Amino acid sequence: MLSYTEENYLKGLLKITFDNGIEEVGTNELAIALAVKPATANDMLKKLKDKELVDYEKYGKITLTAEGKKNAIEIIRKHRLWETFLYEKLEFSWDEVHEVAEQLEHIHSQKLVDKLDKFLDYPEFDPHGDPIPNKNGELKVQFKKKLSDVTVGNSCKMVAVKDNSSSFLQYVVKVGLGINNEITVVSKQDYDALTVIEVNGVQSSVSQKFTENIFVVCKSCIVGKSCHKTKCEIKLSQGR
Amino acid sequence: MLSYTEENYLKGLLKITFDNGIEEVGTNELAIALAVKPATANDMLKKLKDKELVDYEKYGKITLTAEGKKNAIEIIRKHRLWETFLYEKLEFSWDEVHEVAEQLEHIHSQKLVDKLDKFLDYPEFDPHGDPIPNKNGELKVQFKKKLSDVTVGNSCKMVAVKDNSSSFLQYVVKVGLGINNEITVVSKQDYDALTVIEVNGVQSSVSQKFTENIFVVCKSCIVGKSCHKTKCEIKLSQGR
DNA sequence: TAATAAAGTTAGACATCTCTAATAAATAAA
DNA sequence: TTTATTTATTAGAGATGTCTAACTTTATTA
Repeated sequence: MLSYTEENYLKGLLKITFDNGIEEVGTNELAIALAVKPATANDMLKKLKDKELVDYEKYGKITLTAEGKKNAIEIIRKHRLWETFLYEKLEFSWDEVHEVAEQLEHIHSQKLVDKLDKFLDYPEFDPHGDPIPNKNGELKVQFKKKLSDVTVGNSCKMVAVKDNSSSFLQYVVKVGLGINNEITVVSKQDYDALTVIEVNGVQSSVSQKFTENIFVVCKSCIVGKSCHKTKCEIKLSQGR
Repeated sequence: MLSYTEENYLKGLLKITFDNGIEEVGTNELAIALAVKPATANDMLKKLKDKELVDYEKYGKITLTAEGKKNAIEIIRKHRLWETFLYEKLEFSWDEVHEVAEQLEHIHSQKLVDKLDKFLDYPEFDPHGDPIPNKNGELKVQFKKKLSDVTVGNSCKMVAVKDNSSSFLQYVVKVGLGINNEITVVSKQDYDALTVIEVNGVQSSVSQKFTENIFVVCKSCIVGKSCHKTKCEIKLSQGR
């Protein structure tokens, strides 16, 4: 049985590989993601290596073993199912679900996860647009790109967010945005990438930091073709 | 913020006072309830005293302070709400809910508790017949006595169980019993209190250990009068 | 009331997870 | 390629919650 902390390390590792698109993770990178010191992460790494949950050599990069990845996916599955439950059944708002799901994801009961999944009618995406792994660990992969990669004059549909902090999500709501909303990029400053977007007829100015945390798709992306400036990415979305 | 372990000690203390009908608890008694050694309980007691959650002097008895009791009731509230959720919404069976609720009761989120309470339509009793404290910590007190105190020839209604172990609850189901079922005491051996009960026309022999773990009421008890051998107890039911 | 039993406490130890401070290796830059 | 910077590791320590073994106090009973 994995401890609360071990589970968080495995989840953190998988999140980073989702974000980076590559399997290899560094110690500092992991420490930052978990808000601990590198020394602490290093200690835990030794422990996870002993348990054969990660592959790792001194001064080398970290990768999850098959067993470690299986565990990490299960935690992400639980997290996203709970987020969906809180949002759909308990009427939590979009920006409140993450924090509570961080706790609920560590409840140990296979039966609970399966029953919850059934109760929610086997959802494929959570309230933030991220795919929910099914019982076998498989998830729907979605073509997507960052809003910051959409060129001026083009429109797209928001499908997910990268940042799940309450402050960011509240900002997103304030701009009138939500999952499945259409966004048009009206203009963009060359100097600082300050962007004017239009949502439901309302225009707002948003920073580059903002546009880099919104994931979107364009029609052409859905069939796998390139759209606008860069092709929509095919990698898995980040965990959370 | 209380730790997982601190919460369990407070809950354990309140459970014992519910069971015994008196506020004072001993170190050994508490240790047994929490499945730790007396030395361990003793260490924790010092900590809880420092935090002013219990009143306690060396070699003396332990009592919860108002603050300690408030916390303990909140944990029991969460436990029983989660049991109700698992039973009513996720279709867990009677004997499966306790173990998972032991974990869920430690999730910290006032909003979650309140929303869950609303989602379940403010239930007053959990699947085992125990009262669920409301948001203000108040709970419905129910007159009740042990099945072992019902004399031969009398009938009563099952309202709760004292033991929540899976093995006991499965046994209860096997005998055809459940909350609100009517039970008739057909006969009882003087020597070992082996009792024959009738439920829905089916007779079963059950031991004294069994009859001491079933709580019942008789009509006369509901209006506060004595029934059969002993008066139904007015104390709060045990936590779990 | 003196001996015995039960209940409660203390000291010392261990596992887990964390930290700071110092050190070592790998990478980037001049 | 030598220096500087970033990244990673080790050593030592603290907090939490647990244990065993030895001891003390309180309660029981003969």
